[in-house]
Amino acid sequence: MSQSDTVDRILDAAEQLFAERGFSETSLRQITSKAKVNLAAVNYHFGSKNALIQAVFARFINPFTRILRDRLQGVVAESRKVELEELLQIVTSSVIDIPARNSKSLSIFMRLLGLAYTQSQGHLRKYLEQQYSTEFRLFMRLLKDATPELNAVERFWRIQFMLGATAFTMSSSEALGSILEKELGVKTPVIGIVNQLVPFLAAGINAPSDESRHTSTEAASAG
Amino acid sequence: MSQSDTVDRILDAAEQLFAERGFSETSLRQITSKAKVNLAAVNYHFGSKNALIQAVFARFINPFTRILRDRLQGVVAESRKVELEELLQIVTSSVIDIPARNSKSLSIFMRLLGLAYTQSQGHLRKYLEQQYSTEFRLFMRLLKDATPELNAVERFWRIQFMLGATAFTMSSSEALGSILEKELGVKTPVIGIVNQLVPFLAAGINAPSDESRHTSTEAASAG
DNA sequence: GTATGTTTCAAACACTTGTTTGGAGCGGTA
DNA sequence: TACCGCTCCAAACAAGTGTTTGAAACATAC
Repeated sequence: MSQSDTVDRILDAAEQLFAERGFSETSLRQITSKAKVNLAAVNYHFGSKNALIQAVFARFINPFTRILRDRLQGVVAESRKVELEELLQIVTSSVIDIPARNSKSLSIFMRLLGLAYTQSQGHLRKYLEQQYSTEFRLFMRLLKDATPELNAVERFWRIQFMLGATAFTMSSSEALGSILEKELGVKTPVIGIVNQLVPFLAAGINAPSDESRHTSTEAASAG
Repeated sequence: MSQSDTVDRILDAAEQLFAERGFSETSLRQITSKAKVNLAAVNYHFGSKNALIQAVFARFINPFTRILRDRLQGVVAESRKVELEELLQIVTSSVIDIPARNSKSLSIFMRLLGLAYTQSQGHLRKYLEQQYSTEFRLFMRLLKDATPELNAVERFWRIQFMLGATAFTMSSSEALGSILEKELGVKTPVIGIVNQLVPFLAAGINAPSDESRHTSTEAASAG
């Protein structure tokens, strides 16, 4: 118990500092002093800084992927066509339903996910890919079924655009939120951002491509 | 001339390394050794590493903003309504029309822009904001006119989604492009990515919001 | 009690970081 | 020739990095 106490304190401090400054900008001394543990504790319990980064991710990605996998397999079991918006809703609701450790959990999760993509960090990308390839492939399969009118190249790029909009927004959601609040006096909770994101992404992915606009004019709607 | 030779060599090496690994992950020793100049040259000519980062940006953002400002003011002078897609086309064409120093200029430009947003780097964000606030405001005004059906909050977030999709995709366009080539055997030049991006963004920004879907059913199309 | 395995801790390690220093080399001016 | 401003360069600087060490403290078992 005293071990897991130290371990958890390190993980708590690390995930918070990583979310604030990024990985390479956060030193082990900053982490251990925030966690009020000895410097050597990180290497003792985790082995290395990189392993700590991965452990921080594993702690909240594991619950997420469990939820996501269950729900995706759920709709697969129903063997009916899954619309794009429903698919996106499944992903976002899975994020939202992650058991929260505290009030900031959600935004920290989002921010770290964004950093994972942008700051990468080779070792982390590899770790995430091989760790969660099953869920990723399943999602991709459903996404392909939900967008039959896209050819493979278009779909590839639009997925990247989607990931980009999500990762980027979430990686700076806190900063952006405070800008918005200062500018317009409105506060948007993380869930609110997500709810704005889904229709944007759905419309973008279903957008008519340059060629299809010549052949069809009515397929512009998302529904 | 011998001065600007050293200065340019540093800028060339720096922008390339920054684009490859990011700012804090690139050391001055890596830069100066690639540029084949003395380590102290950076601090002598630029003052500090942060100043070097800003100089790298200034070198290609200045031409870009000149082009963009001219074209935006051009459509303003015509005093007609500017559609969203035209506005996006102006921005992307301005990027493409930046005088290129070499074949990689465009992707390096994109990648650095992406890093500027995601790795930020406070000092750089401040620098860019105060340096190019005029063009940014002008673009925002036109964007507002082009999307009268959006309320301020929606518009704010959709702009972030747009920036995110762009910055993220472009910041890893090279890596993504090689993945696509390996997977599907298709090569997408940077211009091709941009052309895919515009309809995606336009559709996303013009997407029906959650509330408008209750009150209206025909406004779903992007046109 | 002693022995055992685990966890903590201060200190040091080897290394990299951005920046500064003081002298050298250069071209031009008086 | 002497002086000047500019540029270069090897070397050092102070501070920070992740990691390792070896002894201390602790808990648990015998």
